[in-house]
Amino acid sequence: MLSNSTVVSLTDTPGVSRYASLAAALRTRVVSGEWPPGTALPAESLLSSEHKVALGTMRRALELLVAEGLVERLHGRGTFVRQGISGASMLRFFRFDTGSNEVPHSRIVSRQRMAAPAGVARRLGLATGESVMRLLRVRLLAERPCLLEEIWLPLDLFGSLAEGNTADWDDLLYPMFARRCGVHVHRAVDEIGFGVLTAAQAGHLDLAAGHPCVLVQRAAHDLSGRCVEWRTTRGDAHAFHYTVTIT
Amino acid sequence: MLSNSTVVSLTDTPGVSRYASLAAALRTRVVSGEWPPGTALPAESLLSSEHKVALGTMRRALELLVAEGLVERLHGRGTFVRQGISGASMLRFFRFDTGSNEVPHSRIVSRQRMAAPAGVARRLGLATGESVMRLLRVRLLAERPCLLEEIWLPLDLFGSLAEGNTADWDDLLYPMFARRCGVHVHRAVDEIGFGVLTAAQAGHLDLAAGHPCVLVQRAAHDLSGRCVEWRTTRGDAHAFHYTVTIT
DNA sequence: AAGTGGTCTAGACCACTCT
DNA sequence: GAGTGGTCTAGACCACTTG
Repeated sequence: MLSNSTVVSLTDTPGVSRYASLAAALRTRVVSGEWPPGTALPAESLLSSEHKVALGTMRRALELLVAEGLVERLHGRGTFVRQGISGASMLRFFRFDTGSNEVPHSRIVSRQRMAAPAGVARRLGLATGESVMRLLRVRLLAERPCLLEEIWLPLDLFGSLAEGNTADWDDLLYPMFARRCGVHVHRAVDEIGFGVLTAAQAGHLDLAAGHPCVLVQRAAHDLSGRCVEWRTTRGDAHAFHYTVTIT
Repeated sequence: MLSNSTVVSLTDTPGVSRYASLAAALRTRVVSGEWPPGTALPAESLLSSEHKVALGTMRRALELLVAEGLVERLHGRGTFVRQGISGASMLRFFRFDTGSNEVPHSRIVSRQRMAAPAGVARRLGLATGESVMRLLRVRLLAERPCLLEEIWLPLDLFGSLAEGNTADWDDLLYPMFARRCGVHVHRAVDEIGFGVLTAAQAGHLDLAAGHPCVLVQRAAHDLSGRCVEWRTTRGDAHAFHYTVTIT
């Protein structure tokens, strides 16, 4: 019998399954932009032959990327890098009695360019003093204000939004970020807490100063994991509701 | 060539994959109690030969049950029906500044046997007027009350808890439910909202009447999907916090 | 009809756990 | 060492989408 009757790839890592290594390799190529969001990866049969693994092993790797939310597979069509989060997701924390599931209208109250305060810089992974854009935004359902948002964006990514009329902006920011700035929001972490409105905040929401509110602090990240947005959303605490299932 | 070179099981259902059918069959047997919580299922090799399918197909079926949280697989040990939820899960909605992650102490304030009010009967899937047990319970961290709970239990399942000293009860109810009543809480749906404490409620929590609170309304279900507990938990809104990640 | 992902098979071998 | 689940292979065939 030959000394190498079973040939093992030279790059096999002990303790790590082959499909996990393959997934990591593909993940790197996706994040690097080799296949931009919305485009298709090569067919699994191609990928498996290129990497000299069985088809089932490559499928295993792709399933990992699907579970991560990095790609999605469509029967008969292909494997696609996922587009960013669509939006309107803030509303899943609130129930405003306004009938349907319409997307709330957006009104940009103010737009400022400034040096990043320490807290904001830390959240966005910038050095203190780097340029950021601060947006104040009210969201309305049936003409009534329901949410107040303070949004911080790093200017190096969103410079193109610093000019022009904010009245022309879309109601949903994330699709606009993708279209106008090439920034795809892929993951967001929402931290929910409770607070009380200041007089200024309350004024934007047609509520009284000191009114109880729910705070949602969001860090939004792109494919590479960079934090591309830091946002604080406030809404009437009485409108708050959220459902969690545990097993 | 013979007319039936490829033999297909007579019970194959069109439009449903074989592994999905197998999973459904196994799910039924688990829910029926054939393999009680904590016990092991037959080995995958046994199951696959018994059902006359390839091992990989049976593994696919078992993976579905794992994803549902019905069973868990331990490398080298076997496939086990999951025990119920352990408990202390209410605390993931609150952050009380009391250092560590200790389990809060439990104090049963009152225990009543009564006919189910309409709302409770509906949630528990009972007819109005069936017997239930109502518990009022305070949970304490470092001797300080932090959560107030109103708990409704169907008496047909929990009759054994109607007698005896509640001071002897465990701090965690669900393991006690399993041990003393054979009821395993397998899934719970928590609905979070905002409210204000009544004077009576506030008294139990060392807070003032009218203090803002977070309400968690929980429906807890056993393996078969029956609702075995309806609970409303109240805690200081200022201690509320929760994190959600979306992709 | 060609190309994609989805299902299924029948093996081999590896890694872990328990006695 | 025996028994369990985990990985991997090399195929076959099916179901879906698009030109």
